[in-house]
Amino acid sequence: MTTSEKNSGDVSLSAHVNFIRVRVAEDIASGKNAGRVMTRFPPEPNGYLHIGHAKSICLNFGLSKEFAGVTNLRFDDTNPAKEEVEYVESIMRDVKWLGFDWEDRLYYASDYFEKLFAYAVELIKKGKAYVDDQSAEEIRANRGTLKQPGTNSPYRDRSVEENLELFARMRAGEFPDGTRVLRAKIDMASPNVVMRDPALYRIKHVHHHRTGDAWCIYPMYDFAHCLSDSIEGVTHSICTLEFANNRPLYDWILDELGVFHPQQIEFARLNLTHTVLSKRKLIHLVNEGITTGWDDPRMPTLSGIRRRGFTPEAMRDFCERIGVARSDNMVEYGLLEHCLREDLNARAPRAMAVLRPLKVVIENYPDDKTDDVFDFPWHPEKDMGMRKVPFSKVLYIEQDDFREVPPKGYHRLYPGNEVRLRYAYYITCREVVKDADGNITELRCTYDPESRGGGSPDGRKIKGTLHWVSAAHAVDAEVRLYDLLFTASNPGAEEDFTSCINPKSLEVVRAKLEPALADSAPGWICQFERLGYFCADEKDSKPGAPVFNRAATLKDTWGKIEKKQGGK
RNA sequence: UGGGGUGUUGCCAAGCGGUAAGGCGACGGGUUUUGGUCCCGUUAUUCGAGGGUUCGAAUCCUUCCACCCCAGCCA
Repeated sequence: MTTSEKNSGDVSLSAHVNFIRVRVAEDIASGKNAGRVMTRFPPEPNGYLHIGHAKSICLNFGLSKEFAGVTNLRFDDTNPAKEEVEYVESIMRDVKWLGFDWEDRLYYASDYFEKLFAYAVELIKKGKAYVDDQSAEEIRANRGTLKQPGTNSPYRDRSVEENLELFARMRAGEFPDGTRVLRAKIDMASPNVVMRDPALYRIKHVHHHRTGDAWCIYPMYDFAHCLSDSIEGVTHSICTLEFANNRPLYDWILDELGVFHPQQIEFARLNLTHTVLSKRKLIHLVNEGITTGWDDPRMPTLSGIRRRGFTPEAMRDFCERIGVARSDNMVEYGLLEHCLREDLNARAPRAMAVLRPLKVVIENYPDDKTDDVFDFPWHPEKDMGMRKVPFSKVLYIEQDDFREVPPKGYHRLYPGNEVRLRYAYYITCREVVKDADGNITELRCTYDPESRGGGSPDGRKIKGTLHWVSAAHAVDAEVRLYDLLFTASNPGAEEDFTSCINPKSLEVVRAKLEPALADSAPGWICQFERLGYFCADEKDSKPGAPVFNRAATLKDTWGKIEKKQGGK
């Protein structure tokens, strides 16, 4: 076996290796949890899922799939002030869209409120938790600083009985918000501030989207999360790095209660260039009307990229390729685009659309000929059937495909040059027609009848191939050309992230489509040949009145060359 | 010396004492009825920096530097 053979055998495997998979594999090998693997995806229903969540979803569901385990979907709904059913619905929709199934394992932290309360009582009885009457301000002041220890609360040594009574009265609704809190009794001098008697329960007379008004005290994340994991029997509790500081508390609660102890493992969250992934910033984009909503195709939300035309396959591939590690990262948007192109190149039907039409009249083509209809394949390699594409005397081509004065290396249409209309005929530009202001209004061309189908008997080489649409048969459509939302690669690092909004993140054009596209179903994705991948807008596109969104352009080698030449 | 974490090519990322995988990107070439796709080749004498151990170090020790997270009754 040669080295290359050896390597190629390892490639797919090594590309997928990450420290979490290794750890889970080790746990299975050592017999931990009797070889059982259970992960969970635990979003708080307080916003829409974005690409960063996709990384976590793919990681958790991918792990259980790989190791014959299961993954739960659990809503971490412990703060009713921020949560809404609208979000739980969108989250379920997005996880499903990504291609994952939690089957019957849909849970809510709020399902456990009664159990959680009982655990808190148990902690109190063990002398490990107490009710603190200090105000939030006092508690903050007594927590100390990062370098100085905190000081004990004057209520820290209340009797178990008094704590029990007070905690019961908190639950009974006897106290207003903010007047008391249940705290873990750990160590006010801990170098880890998370461990300085963290709050476990707070009073919130707020309606909960699931439990209604049954509760007026709600558990904090640190108390609810570890116990929810434990109750469900989660074996590997995977979260992002910023929770590493909370792990000692996660472990402390579970150990004090002596319950099943899942292992928390942290990984670095995803950062993507040219976008923002913080909930606060995304909300700002929506609320300020910078984008049209959570599902604006420029948003990095899953609902946004779905509407843009991204596929779940591309998203999963992306999540696989970026890897999982603990170092801060900033993944280039180009990788995401690459994953989309790779998926769509293989699967998307092809069609012709002219974004910026330039009229072409074929002088030697019969005026009245209307039965010149081609059968073109929907895909050049895959058998996806055929579609009818009519040809006629007056056509549209892309304005960019004609130059009166061709730059060096240009092999599209220019006076005297012959090009191929894709799959149809060769045409030669004979004359340029302009209006009074000197704007080009139409091109007079001739065609070679012998070249029907896009080839010629003499086998002469034609360098340029253009897409085209018959004017008489063209379907008018709105096409939205999306580009990066931000010009800066790391907008989050700017003083004001909205200062680098890309003014050209959206350009709307009136395009001419080939007739087969007239009744495109909303959500349908295809390649407009030579231009990019486009998706019929799921909200605004209607059969007969299509609206397309550009998901991504095709790679544009000529554009790059031209740019280097200093051209436009 | 608050505590926790991380530093491998432009961007991700393997590697875990035996002499720097892979992907994206970039660059060059071939094929091509999408200047797309595909194919081929090039792209880290070096692993944050210095010192040490060793026949041998990205991997071990040590000092230093840089960056990220933590002082919500948010998650």
